[in-house]
Amino acid sequence: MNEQMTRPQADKGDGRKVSPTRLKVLQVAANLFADRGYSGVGVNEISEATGLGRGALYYHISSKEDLLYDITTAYMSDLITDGRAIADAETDPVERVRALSRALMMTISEHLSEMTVCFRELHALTDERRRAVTGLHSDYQAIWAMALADGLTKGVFKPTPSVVLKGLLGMYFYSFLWLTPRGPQNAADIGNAFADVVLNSVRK
Amino acid sequence: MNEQMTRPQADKGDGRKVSPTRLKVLQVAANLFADRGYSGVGVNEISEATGLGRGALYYHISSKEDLLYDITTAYMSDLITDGRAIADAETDPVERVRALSRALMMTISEHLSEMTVCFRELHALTDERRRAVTGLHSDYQAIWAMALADGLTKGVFKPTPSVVLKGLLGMYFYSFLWLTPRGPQNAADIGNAFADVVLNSVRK
DNA sequence: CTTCTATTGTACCGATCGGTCACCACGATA
DNA sequence: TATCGTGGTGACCGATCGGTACAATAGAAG
Repeated sequence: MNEQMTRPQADKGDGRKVSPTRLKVLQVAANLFADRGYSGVGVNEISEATGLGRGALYYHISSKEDLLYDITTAYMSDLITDGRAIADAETDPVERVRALSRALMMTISEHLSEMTVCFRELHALTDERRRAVTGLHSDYQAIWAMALADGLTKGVFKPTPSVVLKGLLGMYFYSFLWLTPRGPQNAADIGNAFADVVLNSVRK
Repeated sequence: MNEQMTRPQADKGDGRKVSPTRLKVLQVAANLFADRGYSGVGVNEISEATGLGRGALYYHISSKEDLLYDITTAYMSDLITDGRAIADAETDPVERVRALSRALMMTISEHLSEMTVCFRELHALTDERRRAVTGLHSDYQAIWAMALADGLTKGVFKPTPSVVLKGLLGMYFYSFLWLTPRGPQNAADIGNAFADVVLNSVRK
């Protein structure tokens, strides 16, 4: 679906063949974008923060928007992958919701800058790529929707309107604004607390 | 405390008279900022969209950031004013939460562009003004916190961790991303649905 | 008719925007 | 030695950035 167009010959065969320099650029750019917004950060700033000159920077990236796209998709894809693994592994609907909740909060907490960009800078992407990212968001929401539907068929949950699911996910997504990354343990606690909120609303 | 600047129209006991041209500029700018982000919109674009030349535009505003500040504070101040009125008028904790919920969703829905900017473009403000706006957010959260505390003392609610309240408010705030002003459900319906979510989590 | 104030258009400022360019340093291989 | 691929430099491009200067316009008052 989402082809990672890195550089000419970079990572076609092996999946983890992204140059460490590019990785560093992605991290630095994510921090800057999270701080001042995509349009508020110039390539000059990224150049200085990474210690690379303009030319060297553009050797590792193809465009500034390319950078944004990679940042917004990286951990959202992970979220989907992990979410599907949880859905496959956990059969109890209640425990599945709890696991999804913890995983979501921990990912947001551990990659706060990237998730901030992912949730807040969608508008800066051009049409095609924005549609790709919103597609990822839909895919992730579908994982939760299926978890709730499973609980419904098993008689544990009551029907949940999609607007309520959107709201509940917004509860997680909006946390980038007030969350302070203190560690995964803290994030897990919040995940558990939010899971209670969800379960209180979807349980029979 | 935070009401020194101009607010759209003088229907709320605001003595200041705002020129209709400035009002138009604020509306147009809010739409543009919501669409492409504060830093992504140039004053040239605002100039063209309003039909005013650069000089004429700067006769009505003092700076681009001034515009952003007014947009972010206008309806957040209204939210606080209305919220306090609701808190004073409604003594039943459950009904107070429902009223707050409906009012919040209706304000977000009716002024979607402005609220989008308010929730998403905070980082573009300079320190002093950003602190002022985050202060407004805190003030608004305090209104909800007092509503929950009131329900607690009346024996209707159980204690609610502040992190849960932040999450529940995020459920509302994040809705700017998927809300459609003329969507299948009206804002009051969504407000009621969200109120149920809140009440399911705070009720004894 | 002046004279004033309120509003507007246009040319312009220095700075910065995203992106490209020719050129270069260096290790590996032949 | 010569060649090549990888990674890097820094000047440079046209366009646009937020903001200013200033003359021109209009309408009401005198």
